[in-house]
Amino acid sequence: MKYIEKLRNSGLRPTKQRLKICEVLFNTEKTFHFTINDLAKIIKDKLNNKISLATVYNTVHAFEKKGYLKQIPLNSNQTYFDTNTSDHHHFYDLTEEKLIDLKDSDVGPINIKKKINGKKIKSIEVLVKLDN
Amino acid sequence: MKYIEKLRNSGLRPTKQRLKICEVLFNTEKTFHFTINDLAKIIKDKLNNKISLATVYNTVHAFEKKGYLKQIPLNSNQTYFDTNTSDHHHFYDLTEEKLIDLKDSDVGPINIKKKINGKKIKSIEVLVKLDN
DNA sequence: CACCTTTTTAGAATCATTATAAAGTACATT
DNA sequence: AATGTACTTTATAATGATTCTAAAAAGGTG
Ligand SMILES: [Mn+2]
Ligand SMILES: [Mn+2]
Ligand SMILES: [Zn+2]
Ligand SMILES: [Zn+2]
Repeated sequence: MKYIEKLRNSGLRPTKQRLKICEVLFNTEKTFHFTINDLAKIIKDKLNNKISLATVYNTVHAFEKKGYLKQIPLNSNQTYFDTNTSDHHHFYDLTEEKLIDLKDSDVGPINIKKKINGKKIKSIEVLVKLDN
Repeated sequence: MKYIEKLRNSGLRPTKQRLKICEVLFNTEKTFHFTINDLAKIIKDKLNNKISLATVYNTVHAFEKKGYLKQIPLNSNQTYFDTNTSDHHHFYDLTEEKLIDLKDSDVGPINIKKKINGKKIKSIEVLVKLDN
């Protein structure tokens, strides 16, 4: 498995559960946006695999802490995660409740002119909401 | 009271509770960013007034539906509201956990080049995270 | 006032998330 | 390979923000 190395290098033991979750999250070249519920449902329904919900939470948070996942700010009662951990922009389709990555070139450079004393810019992200 | 009219015109009865909340939220020219908890605490501690938490929730949601408040997407366990209901950009100070409005001129025009078939752009908002 | 509708309220219910602690597993060492 | 230890999984309970409920209170109209 290609994820065993990755986990070991992060100081995470490559357990069956973590490897399964890696496959779901990272075995695709395209960005994956999900909630814990989405992920748990995929594991249960599509993979017919049983991983306890606590482990799904634990694993997602461990991966987030290691920098393999990031949270996306959205108005939802559930937290959204993203396998694309770089600073990047999104379309949010309000009808489908789906996130879509934008390339920097889809948005163009953003130049923040205002400065706050003693504060540094850590990230700049655009959220474009879509309607029908 | 200047808010009695505003509420009546929106089809909302101007109750003591709603008028008090209007004063907290709208009696200032500058934008107010808050959570339900922030608002309830101000009413209780600073105004020595007792409004039930259910009423604070009801009122904030009523005002949101009438277009006097909007939600701000942030990664928090609590929902953030904003008295500035126009499309606008924010600094988010990660240390202070405070939102700051940006003027359009602080950011400059944003031109989204990508289009999705059958979808219209409803809003474009930038979130700039700040560090120390 | 009498009437009807809307609103407030305390408390219960819901639901995502986090905490707990016991059983299981990875893995370094012998 | 067996042992020891730290890490991980798991079922379950706890937490906490938000929503629901239904009864009492208040607004508005004639
Ligand atoms: Mn979802
Ligand atoms: Mn707050
Ligand atoms: Zn993304
Ligand atoms: Zn704002």
